[in-house]
Amino acid sequence: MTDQAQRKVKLSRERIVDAAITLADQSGLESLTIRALADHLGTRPMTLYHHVDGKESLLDWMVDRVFAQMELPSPDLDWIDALRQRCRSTRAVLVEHPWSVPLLESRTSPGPELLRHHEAMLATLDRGGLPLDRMAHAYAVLDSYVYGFSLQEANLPAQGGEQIAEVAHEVVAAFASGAYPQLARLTSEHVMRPGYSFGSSFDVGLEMLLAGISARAEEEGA
Amino acid sequence: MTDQAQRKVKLSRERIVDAAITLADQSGLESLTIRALADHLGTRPMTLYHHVDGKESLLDWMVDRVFAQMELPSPDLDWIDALRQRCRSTRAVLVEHPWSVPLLESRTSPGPELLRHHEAMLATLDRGGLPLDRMAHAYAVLDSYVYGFSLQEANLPAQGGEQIAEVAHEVVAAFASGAYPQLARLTSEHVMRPGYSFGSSFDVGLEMLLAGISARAEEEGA
DNA sequence: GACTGTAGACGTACTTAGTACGATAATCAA
DNA sequence: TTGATTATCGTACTAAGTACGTCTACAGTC
Repeated sequence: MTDQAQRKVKLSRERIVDAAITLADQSGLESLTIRALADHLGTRPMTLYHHVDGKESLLDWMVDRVFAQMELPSPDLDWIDALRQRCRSTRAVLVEHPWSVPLLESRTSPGPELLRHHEAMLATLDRGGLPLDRMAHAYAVLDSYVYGFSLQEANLPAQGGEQIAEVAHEVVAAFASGAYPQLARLTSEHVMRPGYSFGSSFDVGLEMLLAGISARAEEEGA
Repeated sequence: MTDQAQRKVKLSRERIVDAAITLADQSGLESLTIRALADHLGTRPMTLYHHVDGKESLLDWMVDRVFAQMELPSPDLDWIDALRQRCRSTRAVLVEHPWSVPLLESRTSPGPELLRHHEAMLATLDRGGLPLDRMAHAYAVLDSYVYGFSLQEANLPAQGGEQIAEVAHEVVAAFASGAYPQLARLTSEHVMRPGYSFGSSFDVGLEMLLAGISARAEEEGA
């Protein structure tokens, strides 16, 4: 017992999924291989197959773990505020795990955490008094926006301001031809400016959607 | 010349990209392999490498071809109408090529068609009188929504009404436990109804965003 | 304390997929 | 014709997922 406890902490599905997420965060999904994962855990590839069904299943678990990190809409807030808070939290989590966004929707089997989120979101929309059809619309619309924004944000050339300026510089040079005047203008006069942040657009769109959703709820109530 | 024209139509990058898109549309990205593509074209794998740099580059070309299929915002329409038309067209094209959505943003090198789209969109927003920062917001917000919606729509279990009802049925049964009352209600009383279509939510959200964008433009003009 | 069953760990090897390399065939210019 | 350029393709290497069977360590029984 002592011997084994010293060397390795005992493998488990949870530990494997955690390690996989760490690896994906660090070096991207494409470098998450079963062999690399085994190395990282100090074990051999085939050992992992005793805890996880296969790589596809591992990806499912990883996605579910990401959902677990998002805040559920709080029942204590006004329903619109609760929606805003959960959407912001969702985006924040997705951007921290950029690899997860394309996976979110392509996984066929919904995990328990995903179901909890759906349920909580629907309950919040219900609190706002939305009938079923508007509930469905509102949820589809909000999630589309949050996923889409995160998808774009997660794939920006670089997070650090330096590299982004570098890339932008190339783009500007390439556009000096004059074929893309608007792009050139936007890049040089806006994107390359010190304070620029793509993420700042998130709230803008979110408020538009929330305004639309609450306006429709009031119509209903009237 | 006659001999060769009979047997095979002469390989070209264009033909290869077209075939790749056809294959991906039919059986999904994961079954698009270099070997399968070569078979489909009646040639050998390595032949393709004389027209395409490698698989990654092939994916880039495929994405650019998808962009080429989308309508640009028409300069003849009112700017808001032009935005609406181009967003609808974008969604329609993306849903026809479900494999493309996760790729759109992950491709690092923007193709010529993508640049044309960006340029045309920015020009349209400029027509609306938006200053640079609002232009950037508006574009980011619209594209996020369109991509996100398409991402969700492209990954629905099935397009045909039959299979969707089948899946929904399982879900309802699984939720009979009572752990997910809202989900159960939404599924059984709304999603499973005959006329239901996820896609119908698209215009709802799009109008919210367009309303928000044009309202902000008017503020500016005032 | 020896015996045995079970679960976890792992070595080996098969399969699929991308693609480097070099040889061969086809096209075209001079 | 001839040389050069271009296209085609056969072979083989590498990376990655994973099936199969073995081995080890510990649990519980006699």
